[in-house]
Amino acid sequence: MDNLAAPVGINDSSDDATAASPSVRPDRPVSLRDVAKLAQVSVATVSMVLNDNPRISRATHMHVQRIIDKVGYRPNRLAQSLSSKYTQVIAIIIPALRHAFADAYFGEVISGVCDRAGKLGYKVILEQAKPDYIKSQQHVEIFERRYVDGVVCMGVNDRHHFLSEFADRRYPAMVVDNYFPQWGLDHVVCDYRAGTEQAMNYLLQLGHRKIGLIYAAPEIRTARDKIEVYEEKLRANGQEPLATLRADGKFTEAGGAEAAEAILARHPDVTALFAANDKMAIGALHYLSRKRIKVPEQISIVGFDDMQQSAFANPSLTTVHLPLYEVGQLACERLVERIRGKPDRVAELLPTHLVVRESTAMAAGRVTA
Amino acid sequence: MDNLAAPVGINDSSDDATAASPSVRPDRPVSLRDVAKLAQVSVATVSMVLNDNPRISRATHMHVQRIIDKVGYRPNRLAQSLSSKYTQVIAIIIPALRHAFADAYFGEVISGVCDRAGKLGYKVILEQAKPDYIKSQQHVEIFERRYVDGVVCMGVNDRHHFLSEFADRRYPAMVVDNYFPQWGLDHVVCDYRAGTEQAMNYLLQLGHRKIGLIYAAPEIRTARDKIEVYEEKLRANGQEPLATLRADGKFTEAGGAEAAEAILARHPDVTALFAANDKMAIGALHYLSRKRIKVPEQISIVGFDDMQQSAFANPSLTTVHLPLYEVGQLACERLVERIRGKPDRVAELLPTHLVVRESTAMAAGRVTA
DNA sequence: ACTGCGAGGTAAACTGTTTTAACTGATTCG
DNA sequence: CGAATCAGTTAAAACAGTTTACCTCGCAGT
Repeated sequence: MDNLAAPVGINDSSDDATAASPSVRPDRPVSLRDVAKLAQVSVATVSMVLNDNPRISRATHMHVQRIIDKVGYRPNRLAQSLSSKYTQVIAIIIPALRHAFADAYFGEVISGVCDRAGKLGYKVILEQAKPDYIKSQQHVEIFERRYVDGVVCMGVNDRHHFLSEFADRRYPAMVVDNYFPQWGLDHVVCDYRAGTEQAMNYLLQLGHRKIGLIYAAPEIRTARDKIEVYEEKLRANGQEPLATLRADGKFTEAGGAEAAEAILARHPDVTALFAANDKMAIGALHYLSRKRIKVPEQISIVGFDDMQQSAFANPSLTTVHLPLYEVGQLACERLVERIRGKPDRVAELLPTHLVVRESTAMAAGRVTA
Repeated sequence: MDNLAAPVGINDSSDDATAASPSVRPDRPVSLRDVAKLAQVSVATVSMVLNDNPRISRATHMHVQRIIDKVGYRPNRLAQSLSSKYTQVIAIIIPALRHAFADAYFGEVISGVCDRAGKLGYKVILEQAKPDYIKSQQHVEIFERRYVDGVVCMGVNDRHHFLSEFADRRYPAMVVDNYFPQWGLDHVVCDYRAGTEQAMNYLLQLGHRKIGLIYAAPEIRTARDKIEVYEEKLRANGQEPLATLRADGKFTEAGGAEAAEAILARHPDVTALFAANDKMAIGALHYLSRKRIKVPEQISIVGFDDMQQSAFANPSLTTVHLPLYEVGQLACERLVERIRGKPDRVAELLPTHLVVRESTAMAAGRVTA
């Protein structure tokens, strides 16, 4: 057997009678120094072998590598990061919504980020940006204290003023599904304008003219985009986008139900409702079904996001599909590029598409224009 | 050589004259050594101030603290961890289900873990245990390379053999919502047996006897618990738990729909369906509604988990509430205790309760027993 | 005056890497 | 034949903290 297997004879002096008893020594993990000693080379050589430095000869490389494999050496990443200045970790910053991760929307994006990060050799830490997290400047602290090399910011809105601190590009940051013209932050977003157009065009095509809007979170730039395009589309079809035709659904099922109720109370003659996300659409669906209003026969509903469960709503939901997983992947990829020195600004726009299901039909008592 | 923006140049004139080193350093962040120099004490002293070591006098402590605040010093965590042996990071390991984080179930638990971890001063990294992640022993590597001090394992089943490597308790690990008698791993779980009893008792009380079961993932111990209790309850009420009365719904909406179809095809006379999670229950609901079978008039449905959207299903779903957020919190807390040296085995059981909504009613053509 | 002691502080060793400048031989060139 | 080049390796200096063993007072006890 290999009596070399006692890798960490911490002092050479220690080789008493027991030649190779791997479990006798104080169980300190094997270090670069131990490997160097065993391989009879310097620590610098071992380090270079590890990093595939071409200055090391083929022969030495193989010799050292064999020892490394034999003793199962694993470089201590803390030490590596300490001297290399790179932590190989990125953070995902999520706002402090109660139970944030339970949201399928964030889940998709996170999945994308994690998958890509793993492939690029990065670990991902999760940060919830509660008010006192921001107040204590944690989002900067994770950089200063070398927790991370970069951050992906999700679910942020105009009131999240802390983002301005990333405007100077001193710390790599990537915003997902929102953008900030005033600070010029790097971002990766779905094409919400195009998505809204797809939904509205479809409804208009079906003959709907009186279309209610269940919006939410106008403090999010991309959410405002939806509202704006909705208005543009109505106007282009000779309809005034009345304020009474819309209500805030707060991105929740309950909010969506209330918004539907409010809109219908003011305009019993709407033939379609467009919700800015699927959760609200499902809430609206729920409300209508209680009121025995038939969807889509009496009212059509279109959602936004294409969550998994939307296909199983009752009736299944027509909605705009968002490539959230891909957004996550791309955000991560671009972030890592920036960390590695690429200076370009990032402003990616990913395409959406309409998914037609059962919640939409021709406008009642009308023919297609 | 740029003498602009020397790290400590931020401070006011007074110190500059005295101790501010003439050494014009580049824009390196301020280190313990810089603080020591400015405060005219040794680095050891500053370190001890940082760690509230009682050997430091009140006066010195305050003096040093002032300098620290003034220059905005932030200890480098990599260096701290390197010498202290603790990384203050834990990992959440999630199986490789496609788009895992998009699942509200995991989301809830993750939320709980993150919140508690933050309070305890720990960061959380996210790891997806894909097959090659396990094959390359990444789950051990994150310990050996000092990425983390401990792990929380979620969504694991009997086939996840890698868990056996945590059986020796060399590395702190906590299993969530599953348990492994063979390896005696620490775990925090919901009381699935009691939860199932609550659901079954309720159905039986409503007069149901022919109850179909939409189960899933029998390779998960806690999922088998549900099946077992279902059988026990039927038997206790004089019913043979026929194999044809149940079908695997794979924890998905689509699977739930198919399972409902299969059970009804074999037993058109079932009066209730019990689904092992809400997603499958919603899938079943969807199937029944397509078939124009009225819920709860003709068939009652009970779910499990109490996901947010279950309240907005159509009809809203009677289900067993699981304290997933609390499970996450507790798992994190116990894990940190173990990291900090508490040797006790952990085996926590958290209570569930039934949430009655609209998807259940008295069994058709029967009176309560 | 002399020892003993403890409080408060410091120098130096230590954590485990990367990196740089310097050092060998051996080969090639003038 | 001596100098220049070069490939391969090494010692030592970072990196930024923690920890330990030792030092230096001031003061109480004898």
